This record gives sequence, structure tokens and C-alpha cells, in this order.
Amino acid sequence: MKLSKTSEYALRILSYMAKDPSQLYTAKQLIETLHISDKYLRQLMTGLTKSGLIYSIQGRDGGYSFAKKPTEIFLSDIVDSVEGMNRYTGCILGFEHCSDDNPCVMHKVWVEARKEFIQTFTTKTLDKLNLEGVNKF
Amino acid sequence: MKLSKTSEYALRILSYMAKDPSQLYTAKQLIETLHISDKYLRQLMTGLTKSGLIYSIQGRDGGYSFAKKPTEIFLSDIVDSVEGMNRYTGCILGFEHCSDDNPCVMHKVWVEARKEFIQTFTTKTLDKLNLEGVNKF
DNA sequence: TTAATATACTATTATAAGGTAGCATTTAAC
DNA sequence: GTTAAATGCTACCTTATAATAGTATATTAA
Repeated sequence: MKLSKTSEYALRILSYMAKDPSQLYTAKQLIETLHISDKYLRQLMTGLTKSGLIYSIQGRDGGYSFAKKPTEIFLSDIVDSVEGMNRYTGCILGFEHCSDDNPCVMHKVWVEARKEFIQTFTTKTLDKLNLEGVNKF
Repeated sequence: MKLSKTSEYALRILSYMAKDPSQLYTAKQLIETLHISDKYLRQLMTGLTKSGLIYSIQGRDGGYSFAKKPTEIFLSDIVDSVEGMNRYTGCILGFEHCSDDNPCVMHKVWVEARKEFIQTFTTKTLDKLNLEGVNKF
């Protein structure tokens, strides 16, 4: 019931940016505000750029900004772009061929338990979060 | 939204054993039926033994059996004993001090999303699973 | 008491995730 | 053009998880 560290970072960064979505953010600024290591953040941002959630401007006075509006970015989009689709689906017992039609013994329990999670993350957009105090930590 | 491989194995093994809970199962039998590697399964079983879910009988004609009845073993007990308590709780954004009183921006969303998971795993016991075809994979 | 058949323990190896380093590339101010 | 300030790329290092190997210990049947 954990997401990867990389997902945590991606959600933190984009939540922070969503508070003022039209701004251009430099890597330096994000690093200092959110306390994420330099090179790791850049890698992550490159990934988010390639997946189309943000765009980057290279060179002097460059930085990152939203490519889609926060009203159009679902939380699941962020997780999916970092972890690869379906990372957080799949059988809890690790069976390859487990499905609704051919369920493992824990299938029903697992599917119901994660339904709320998937439901929330595929319907909530970035702007729906209460972004007050987004960088207070 | 994943559990560790070790949790997967633990759930698989105990689900299998729960179909005939009074039986004494040898490591060999579990390995052959469930296709888990020899030494890894033994390590795992030693851990489950220490956490009090099963007991082991050493020596010739030994094996593993339930220390608690499947009706008394919650799915969360199994996961907790393998992963350590609270492995699947904690803040989705990785903030140490995030709590109901001092929530991060995603706290509310996250708490609601995982509620069903925690609810299910802390209330469902092993015997409540539909154990038909537990070893068909 | 010996041999056979179990589990227990400890150390090692392999793989994946997380994180770091250095150089290359791009762009705007001057 | 040159320089400064920004992102991009690739390779490497570190740490944690997963898996393996070998030896020790326990128990029972003969």
C-alpha cells in the first residue's frame, strides 16, 4: 500500500506548482523549496515533460511550467507517468493470469479494497486539492 | 499500491494452508505446490512462526501448522508480520509530520482512498476467503 | 546410536530502486 | 561571439529487496 518514492516526489512537485500554475519554475527553486536532490529532480522533471504534463524551456531564464491545466491533470496521470501504467493494478498474490474471469482466492477482497483508491485518483484533479500550506513542510 | 513480494508469498502460503487448517505442512510440500523457492520459503516461514501465526515442528515428520485459527487471523496480521507494522500507512507525499491534525495537501484524498483497503484487511479473516481453487495456478 | 528427514541460522549473491556526478546542450543578456 | 544560467543525457554509486548456498540443529524411526 505504498507508492514509490518517485511518485511521492512527482505529486509533491506538481502540487506545489499548482498553487500558481502560470508561473515558470526553475529546477533550483523547486529543489530548494521542496528539498529534493538536484539531479534526481531533474531526471523526474524530464520524465514528466516527456509524458506531456509539463513543458520545459531550456537555456537562460528557462524552467518548467504546466503543459496541461491543473484542472485537467488527474492524480492518476501523475502516478501513471512516473510508474508506468498499471503499476498499481495487478493481482495481490502476484498471479499472472488472475482476472475477474479467473480470480485468485484473494481477488474479490483486493479488487474491492483498491476500488476507492483508483476511483479517487482517476477522478480528482490537481486543482481540487486544498493547496494552502503546500510548502510548509 | 503494491505490497512486497514477501507479502504476496505469505498470503499465498497461508491461504493455501487455510483450506485444510489442521494439517501439518512440510516446507517441501508448500514449495512444490506453490512454486516458491526452497530457502526463501523457509526464511519466510521462520518469520511467520516468530510472529505467532504458525508454529513449526522440527525434525523428522516435522512441518508447519497454524498457531491461531484462520478465523482469528486477519489479512492485516499477515501483512504486518512480514512488512512490519504501519508499512502501508504513512503520508502519500512522504512527509514525516503529516497527520490528521497537521495534514499535507493530499492528506484528505489519501486517507479516504486507503480507508477501504485498511477496513477490508483489518476485518477480513483468512477463513472468509473463497478458498476453492487455491492452488490452481 | 545411527541414519534419515525435517527446520534454523548466517552469509553471500543478484536485481531493482533510489540517488549522485560530470559533461553536453540550449538560450538570452551583454 | 562570449559568457552565464538554465535543462538534458548517460554512466556510475548506494541501498534495500529478493533469492541462493551451506552448515548447524532438532527429532524420530529403525
